[in-house]
Amino acid sequence: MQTFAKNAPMPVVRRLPKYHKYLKELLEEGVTKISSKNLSVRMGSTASQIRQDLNYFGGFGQQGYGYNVSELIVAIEEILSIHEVYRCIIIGAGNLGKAIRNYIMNLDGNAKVLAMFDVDASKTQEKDGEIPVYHTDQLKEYMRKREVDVAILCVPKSSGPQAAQAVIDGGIHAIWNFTTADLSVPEGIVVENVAINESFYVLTYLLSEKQQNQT
Amino acid sequence: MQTFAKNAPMPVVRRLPKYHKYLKELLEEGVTKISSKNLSVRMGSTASQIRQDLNYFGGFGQQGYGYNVSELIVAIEEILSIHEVYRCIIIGAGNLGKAIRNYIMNLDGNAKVLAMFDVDASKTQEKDGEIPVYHTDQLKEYMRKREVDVAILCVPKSSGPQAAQAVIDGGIHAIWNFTTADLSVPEGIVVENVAINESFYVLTYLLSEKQQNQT
DNA sequence: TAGATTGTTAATCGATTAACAATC
DNA sequence: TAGATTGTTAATCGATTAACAATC
Repeated sequence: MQTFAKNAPMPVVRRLPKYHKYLKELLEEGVTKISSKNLSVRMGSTASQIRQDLNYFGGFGQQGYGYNVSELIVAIEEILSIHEVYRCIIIGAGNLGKAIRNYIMNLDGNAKVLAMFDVDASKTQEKDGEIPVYHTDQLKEYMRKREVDVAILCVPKSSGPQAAQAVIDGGIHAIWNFTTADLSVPEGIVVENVAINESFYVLTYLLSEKQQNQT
Repeated sequence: MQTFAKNAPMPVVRRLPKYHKYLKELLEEGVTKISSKNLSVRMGSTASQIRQDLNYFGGFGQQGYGYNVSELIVAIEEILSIHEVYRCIIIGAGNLGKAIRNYIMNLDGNAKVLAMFDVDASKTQEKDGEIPVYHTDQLKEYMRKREVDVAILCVPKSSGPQAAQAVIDGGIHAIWNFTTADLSVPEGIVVENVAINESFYVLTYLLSEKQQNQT
């Protein structure tokens, strides 16, 4: 079984999904091979970085030829583990929770939302699409019965840490955190933060910087 | 008028909101002063980095004492331009659009959602909270009449570039992009991407890496 | 074979950390 | 004053870019 070079730098890992995306576009356009140079032009990066990045994981190209688009897609999907199906639950069935649920259901199917949980009992009434919404009280029991890989936190800021603790107690493997809370989790649990608020402040910073430059 | 050091490195800028957040927490706890050392312990960073970061923008501390919490908060809010009110429109009134609308309305009021737009005429019927939802056809006219700072793109992938073009034509200053599309915009327009899909692939990568390490 | 382009090593650049003189 | 802690310069570390031999 193939083992990937462990501990590739995170900046490299975070670029892989972008490579994947551009390669899929190329595939749709019917392009079968691409050189690091041409890909770099399309992506606005450097050929050197692309080659360097890919070689953390293996030699996927061929000298004098370039990269076979569909093969490289498969390779990246394997690295990112896109082919596996991850069982998810969403904590918080408000607009954000629903948005993420829809989003995931449109993802190529490598994530499956098993259930949603909410403290608001009224939300548990509506059978939301196909996905059942349970009261948070039932979370513990639910996680005892079913294997869950990823908990997606879509609760308000104040409930963040408490929701995290609940899924950790339930034996979760990974948390996709959409709250503004900084979660402290035990060793071995994967946390990926989507810090929407921070993103907005960066935007306002850039806006004000731009306005200053114009004056 | 004070001018900030231009072109602070983006890694530094992206850390500022986190400083802000932790300082606000300290303020709530009644802490009035903090040293870079103590703050670094709380945040899991280094004292050196904190001092280095802040000094891109000015000397906000005092030797032998540390930083005055509330003064530093004000300083960071000024740097990030958090005190200003930004007029936003949301393109796409689905769950994600609504989630972002709610989110912004809970933000300390430095952003104001003026209106939402959607191609689905049925969505324009519901008067959503206080925020009106218009048909996308009316966007051009709307932007002629009102000054808008930020367009928030919450449309499906395929409509991304087209929605971006519409707000660019309308004279937008900044785009907060929640679509997976890579937008190419003219010089001078600020774009901040929230790449949710990339974030999920990073999570699955980390999960699979973890599983391999356990074997 | 000649041309193209990779994989990989070496050079550069930028960001983080360490150290310490300045000073409250 | 003595102790603490900043602001800032210097040292280190890591990531990106450049270069080129290997090879398809």
